[in-house]
Amino acid sequence: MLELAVLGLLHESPMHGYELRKRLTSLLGAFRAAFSYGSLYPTLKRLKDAGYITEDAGDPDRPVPPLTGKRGRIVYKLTAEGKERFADLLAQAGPETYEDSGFGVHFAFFSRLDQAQRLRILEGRRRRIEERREGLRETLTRSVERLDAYTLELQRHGLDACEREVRWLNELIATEQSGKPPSVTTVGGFVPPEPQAPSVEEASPAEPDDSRKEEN
Amino acid sequence: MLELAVLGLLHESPMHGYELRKRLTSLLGAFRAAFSYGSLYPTLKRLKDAGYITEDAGDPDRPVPPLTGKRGRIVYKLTAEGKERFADLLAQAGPETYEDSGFGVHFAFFSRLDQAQRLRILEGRRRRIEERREGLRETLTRSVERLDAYTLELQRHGLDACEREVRWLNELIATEQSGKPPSVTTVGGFVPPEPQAPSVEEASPAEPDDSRKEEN
DNA sequence: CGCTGATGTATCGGTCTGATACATCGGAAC
DNA sequence: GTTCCGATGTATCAGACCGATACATCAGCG
Repeated sequence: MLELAVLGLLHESPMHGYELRKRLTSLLGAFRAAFSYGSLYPTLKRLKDAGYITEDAGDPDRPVPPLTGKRGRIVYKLTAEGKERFADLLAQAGPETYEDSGFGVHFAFFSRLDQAQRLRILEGRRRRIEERREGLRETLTRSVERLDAYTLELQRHGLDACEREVRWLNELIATEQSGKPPSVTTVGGFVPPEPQAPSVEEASPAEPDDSRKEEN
Repeated sequence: MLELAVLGLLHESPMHGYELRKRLTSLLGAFRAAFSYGSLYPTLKRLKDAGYITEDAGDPDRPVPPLTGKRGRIVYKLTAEGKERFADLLAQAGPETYEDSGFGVHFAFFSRLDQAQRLRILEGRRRRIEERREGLRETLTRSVERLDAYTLELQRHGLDACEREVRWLNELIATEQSGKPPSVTTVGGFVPPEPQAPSVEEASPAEPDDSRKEEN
C-alpha cells in the first residue's frame, strides 16, 4: 500500500522523505490517517534496494545550504523499473484494493488508469461497501432490541455513511460510463442550492428500502 | 484497543474466541473492518496471563458434544481484575481514543461511562474531526488548481464525511448535555431531507427545536 | 458418500503505528 | 544577543494488527 503511494507521488516529481510524508497525509486525509515515518523510511529503503527509486543528495530546486551538514536531505527519484512497478501495482486489484485505505490510494491515482480499470475498481469498492451496509442493516433490524442505545446509534451512523458512499460511487460510476470528463462538481460535494423536498415533518422512514434515490 | 474491546464484550457474558470475533465485527462494523484472529488469540492469551480473564472449557449453554474432541471450544470469562482493568481502559482517554478505531470501541461501551466522561470523549473526537476537516478544506481551497480531478473528488468526499460526523457529534453532545436519555432516533440517522446549510462553524448546537421527537 | 461451508483454535510473516532520538534552522521572546 | 521553540529533516524500535494459512469438527446437500 505504502509502496504504491510512494511510487505514485514520486511519479509526479522527485521528493525527499519529509515532503513525501506531508503529501501523503494531505492526499489521503480522508480515507487514512497517515503513514508514519516508521513505515515510510523502511519502505524507501526497500524500494531503493529493489531498484525502483534512486537516492540523490542535494536538491536542484533549493541550492542546498550545506553548512556543516552532517545529514542532508535525500531526494528520491523514480526509475524506469519504478514506473513499471507503479503501473503494475496500480492496475492489479486485490481484495485489499477495496478496503478503505487501499481504495483511497488507488483512487488518488485514478487518472493514470484507463476507464475500464477505473470502473472495475469503483464497482469492486461498491460491492465491498454494500456488503458492509447489509451487515449493518442486519444488525439494526435483527437485534434492535438486544442492543444498547449507543451501540445502535453507532450502527446507524455507520449505515448512513455506507449509504452515502454507495451513492457517491454510483455517481462516479455513472459519470465514468457515460461522459468521459471526470469533471468535478458534477458529483455533488457541497453545492448548497437545491432546496428539494423541504418537508421534514412527515419523513416516514418506515420503509427500509432506499427507493428514494434523490435527485443525484 | 483490542484489549478494551474484548474486555467489554466479555463484560456482558462469557464467550469463546470465534463468537468474540463475530461480535467484534458486527459491533464495530462501521469504524473498523474487524480484528483478525491473528491479533485476537494472542490478546486472549495475554489477558489470561495477566489474570483479567479465565479459560473455561465446556460450554454450559450448549452441552458440548465431546465426541472425539481433540480441541474443544474455550470459553473466556471476565475476572474481577478484568472488570477493573476494563473500567480503567475505558475511562482513560489517550490521543488514540479519538482516532477512528479507538473512538468506535469507546463509543460502543458508552453506557458504562458517566455523562461527564462521555462528553469528554465526544468533544475530543469532535476536535479531532474538526482538525481533519480543516486540513481537507485547506487542501481544497489552497491547491484546487494543482490537483487532479479525482484527487479533488476524494478530498471533497472526505470533507463531506467530516462535516457530517461533526454534525452527528454535535447532536450527540447536545443530547448528552441537556437531556439525560440517550434515546436513539433523536439523533437523525437516515432521515433523508434536511435542507440545512452546511455551515456548522459557530457551534450553536441547533436548538432542540427539532420537534419531531417521536417515541424513542 | 464425498463436497462444501460454517464453526472453532491457533501461528507466522509482514506491514504499519507511536514513541523516541538526534540534528539543523528561522524567528520570536526577553 | 541569546535563549527557547516549532518546523524541518532522517532514522530506529517495540508492539499492535492483518492476511494467509493450517488443522479439525460438523451440518446439510446432491
